[in-house]
Amino acid sequence: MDDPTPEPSSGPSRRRGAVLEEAILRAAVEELTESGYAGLSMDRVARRAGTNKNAIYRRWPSRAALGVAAYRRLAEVELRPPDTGELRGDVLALLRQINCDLSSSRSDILRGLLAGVGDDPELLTQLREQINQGGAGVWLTVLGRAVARGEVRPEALHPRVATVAVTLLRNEYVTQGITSVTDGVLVEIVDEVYLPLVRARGSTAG
Amino acid sequence: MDDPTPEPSSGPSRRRGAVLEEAILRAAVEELTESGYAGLSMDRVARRAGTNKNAIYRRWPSRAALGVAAYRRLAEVELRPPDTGELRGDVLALLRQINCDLSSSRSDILRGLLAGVGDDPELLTQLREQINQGGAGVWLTVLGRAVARGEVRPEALHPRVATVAVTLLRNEYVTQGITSVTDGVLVEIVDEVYLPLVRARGSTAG
DNA sequence: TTTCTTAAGGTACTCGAAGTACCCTAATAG
DNA sequence: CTATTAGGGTACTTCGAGTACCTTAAGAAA
Repeated sequence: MDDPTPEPSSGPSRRRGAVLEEAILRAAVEELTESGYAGLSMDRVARRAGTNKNAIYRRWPSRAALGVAAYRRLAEVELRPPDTGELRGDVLALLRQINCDLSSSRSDILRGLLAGVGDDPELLTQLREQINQGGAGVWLTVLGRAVARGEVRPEALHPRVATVAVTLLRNEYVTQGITSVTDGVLVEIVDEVYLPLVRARGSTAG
Repeated sequence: MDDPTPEPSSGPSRRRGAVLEEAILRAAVEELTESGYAGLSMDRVARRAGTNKNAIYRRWPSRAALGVAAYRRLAEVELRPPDTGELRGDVLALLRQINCDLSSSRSDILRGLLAGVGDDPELLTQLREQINQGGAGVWLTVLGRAVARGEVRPEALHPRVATVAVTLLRNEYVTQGITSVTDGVLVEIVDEVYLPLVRARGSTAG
């Protein structure tokens, strides 16, 4: 209750450098997942890490900076492009993977951070990178294979087109909240928007 | 500097009810536009309105509630569907209108609010309504006319399809920030995504 | 006009959290 | 073995949200 995880009977062993940094970051990640960014207090993180605020401020200049660092650690997810042999399967697989990822209350944390970061351009950039989830790369890969199979028109191999599906999914979280993003929504995004878009042939007339 | 706008020499005239409420809300809107949600302090709003915190708390239960109320006042924009006789013109006109609206630092305020609202479902709902900008209605109107002209396949008359353009625009603000949303981006959204999507014919094959 | 009720003004408070200062002490480099 | 570095402890300042309480004006009713 009072003793998070210090060395119990080793006397006054004192962590330094990378070890302590790790402990702080882990504590911050835990606080972030439990209480969100609003509940991320420097004192609590310090206590949880078995240290004090000084050690934190020696590494991160502000609460926002610590928050972003912790979030990046928290959101480290590798997005491997699936290969089901068919575009629809690939896209759905990717969307489900990302949706799973977004549902875990991480979107709340992200919302909090986006605001808390305020006008710090450095932190804002770091966060935007996280939001992009690996960028267009994965989508272009999947789409490229579909083009090779003749499933998709070649002009669809364009970052803005390729990422439309995940963009719509992200939008659901912003405008509707977590509750409404069921698997049915994913299917709808794929069947009503994404597939018609990338398959669209002809009618380039203005 | 010290005297926002009280009656100067009318003696102790004291505003009440709706008049005072208006004054507070106006002050809050001003603070919000000048300093964003982060800088919206109850004391400052009170001073600016020429009153004190009590009068505010008697009307709104929290800073977040006041912030949302002020934002709603700030974001009251009527979105009339244009009618240029051609879908591309209509869509671009709408996007430009909305973009104009979003650029004005309102997106920063909104970011702040979305976080500040925290877990209050009531306030969150109010904000989401604002984000939706009149919902799919305007888009369905514009698209409906295009369907009537034979420009667009009838199945595109679907909320999720109809609003794709504004969704992508919104996404730009989240992932890239204000700087990158030039008119070229709007054109790209329309020509690379929206028009191909709503025109797409055939290829409903699985 | 007088009185009563309601709501505004003024002020001072508590509480929590960010960020800072300072001194003491353990770890490690030389 | 000593000097330097960095962590530990703690107390502090500052700021803002939200609350309490009393005084006083506005407006309605008698």
